[in-house]
Amino acid sequence: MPAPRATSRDVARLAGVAQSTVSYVLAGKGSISPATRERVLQAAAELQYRPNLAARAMRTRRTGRVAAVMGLPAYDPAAMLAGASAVAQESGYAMDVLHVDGSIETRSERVLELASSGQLEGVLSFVPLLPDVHAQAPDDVPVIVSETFDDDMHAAGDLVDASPVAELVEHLAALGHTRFLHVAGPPRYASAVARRDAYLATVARLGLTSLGVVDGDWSGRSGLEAMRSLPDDAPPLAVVACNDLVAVGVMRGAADRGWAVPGDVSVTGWDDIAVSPYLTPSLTTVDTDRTEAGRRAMHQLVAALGQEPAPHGLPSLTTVVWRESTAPPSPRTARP
Amino acid sequence: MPAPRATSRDVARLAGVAQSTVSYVLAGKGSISPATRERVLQAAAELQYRPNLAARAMRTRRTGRVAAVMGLPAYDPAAMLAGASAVAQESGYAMDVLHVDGSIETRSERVLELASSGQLEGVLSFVPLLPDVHAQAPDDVPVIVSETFDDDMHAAGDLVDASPVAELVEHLAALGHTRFLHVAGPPRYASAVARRDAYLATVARLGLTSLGVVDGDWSGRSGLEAMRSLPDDAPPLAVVACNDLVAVGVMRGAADRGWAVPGDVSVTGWDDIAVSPYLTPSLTTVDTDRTEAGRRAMHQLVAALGQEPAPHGLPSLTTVVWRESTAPPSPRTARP
DNA sequence: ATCCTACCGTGATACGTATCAGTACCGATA
DNA sequence: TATCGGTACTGATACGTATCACGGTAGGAT
Repeated sequence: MPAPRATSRDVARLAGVAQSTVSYVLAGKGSISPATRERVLQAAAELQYRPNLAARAMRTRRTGRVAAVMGLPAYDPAAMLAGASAVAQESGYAMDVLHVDGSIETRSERVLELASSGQLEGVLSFVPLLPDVHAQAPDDVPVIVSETFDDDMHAAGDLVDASPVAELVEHLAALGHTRFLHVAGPPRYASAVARRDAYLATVARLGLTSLGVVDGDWSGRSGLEAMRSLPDDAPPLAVVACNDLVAVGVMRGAADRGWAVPGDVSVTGWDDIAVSPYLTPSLTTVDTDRTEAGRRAMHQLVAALGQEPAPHGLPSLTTVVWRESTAPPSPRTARP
Repeated sequence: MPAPRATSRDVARLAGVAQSTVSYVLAGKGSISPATRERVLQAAAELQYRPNLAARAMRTRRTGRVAAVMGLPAYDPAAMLAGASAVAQESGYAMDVLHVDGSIETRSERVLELASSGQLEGVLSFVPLLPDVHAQAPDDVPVIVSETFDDDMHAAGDLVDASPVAELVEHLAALGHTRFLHVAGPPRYASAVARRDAYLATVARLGLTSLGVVDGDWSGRSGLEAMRSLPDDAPPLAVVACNDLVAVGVMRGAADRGWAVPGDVSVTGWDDIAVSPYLTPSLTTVDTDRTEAGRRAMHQLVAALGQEPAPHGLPSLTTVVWRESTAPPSPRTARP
């Protein structure tokens, strides 16, 4: 028995009023006597009436819905979504999350479709998209891309702020480190590129020795293999890994070669994943406030929806957390 | 310049045909000559026409959209969503993910709203909901709850299959362990309850000694504190942690007390999180195929949408992965 | 020449809602 | 009494699409 959903007309019939009256009552607009209001509400409750949002959207051309687009693997996407969702709700929007994958072209096409579907008032993408989606999307449907590259292929946005890399390297240098290694992430991630650039810039600025930049893929294996590839006389060494997972691989790789962490090799990560404080040794890393990053991204979208200017010059969301995996190089492995 | 979106009527005008013809062309139905088809497609491209899905939904009463509901923190939700999303797409549905939080009542109410909104054809929830949402939701909008309790408060579903606990305990016993400890998760998670029950049942069945079940919250801290709470003569010991994060806390707690892992304390986790193979020692754990679990859950929903019976009796998705953190108890700590 | 078939295409309509314009009523004011 | 203003409600309409029920045309067969 496929019970048809009750419409506002059904409610009107039951309450003995016009359909338009039901609409006014439920919207809280117009002038309605308390008596009829009561009758209508009761009828609505009895029929379990729920407005058909598709019809409402068509009529008002306002859906009250925005989308957050996810896709590429990332650390703790749920936190970012929670932040974004909260802001959306504060601003009166329902947010739903769309999972897209495939190439950047596929993703962009899909997002474009969504933006033009009349179902969404705005789109917030946490995955990179082609630059021309902004132009192709309807003028009244803003598309915000959170982690992206700017015109000069520099990374832009809260999520790609790599300034803590400088702090890491400086502090390690102050501890006595002179020899460094970076294990990078895939270059299609703006954040990976930003960290790599910051590493190279800081090492050069301080006149330190870089044993190189190893290309990786965010995985523990890439950290492990980076250590395997080093010559036996690599230590003392400070390894700046692009994230915590890689850092764990680095620590394991060091252990396998008989190098003590942090005595022979100091290691830093990025993300402050849940296990990092409990590792042996606990991992020095960079805490990023993903929830706040999500909030900010959605604020941008909401600002665009309201034709307001986006906030600017907010403080960084990253904090370096110093733990046991970083220490002065042990004298025993000191080089001449 | 808020350019209004082009409608099918605009396309029709430009192509010199009726609106209905445009509709037929785009749907690939009806009989349309190649010439007009071409004209229409060209006009559509020129105007960058995209169908208004809200209007289409209202007309067809089919939205082609289903929702996946997330909320409580879980390990790697993205993998589950990817699996679910893939199945949805195969079946011709677009899936969007809704992030709900709050109490179970709040969540249920929100899901109910969504199910009745006319925007969705089905709902797949990965968070527990009140049992009566099924009854309250419209008859033609199935609501599937993936991780849940059955009528007897037993956990049900792929995601809560706790049978590997028996395998863990049996194998540890075969290694020579007789003293066990379980660090459990919060009882509002069906999966936590299932693992706890399986632990207690297996220990009892094999006549082993359980030092107890420590209540935890999935966190590294709860593992750490479980170890702190033990008497000095606890080892040799086998700790079955409810997940990898807790297991890492356990390993750190053991190290802090001078207990060797696995010599004095063997440890097992659950989830096979990305860092587990690279820890020192690497962690014995249970790999759960989250992607396949997501696929299966969505299959259930799709089956319900097509009035088909759900598949039944599928093989388990879990695999025990034996690594370095489990070994025979060291003779040095053997008890009389 | 007439009829039958396909083939191609059109006009009209309904989906469920929000809102504009209008009407009926009632009390108050001039 | 006539006029006004306000309240409480109704009827009609439009949003953009899909689809039903037709109609016109061409071409072949009879």
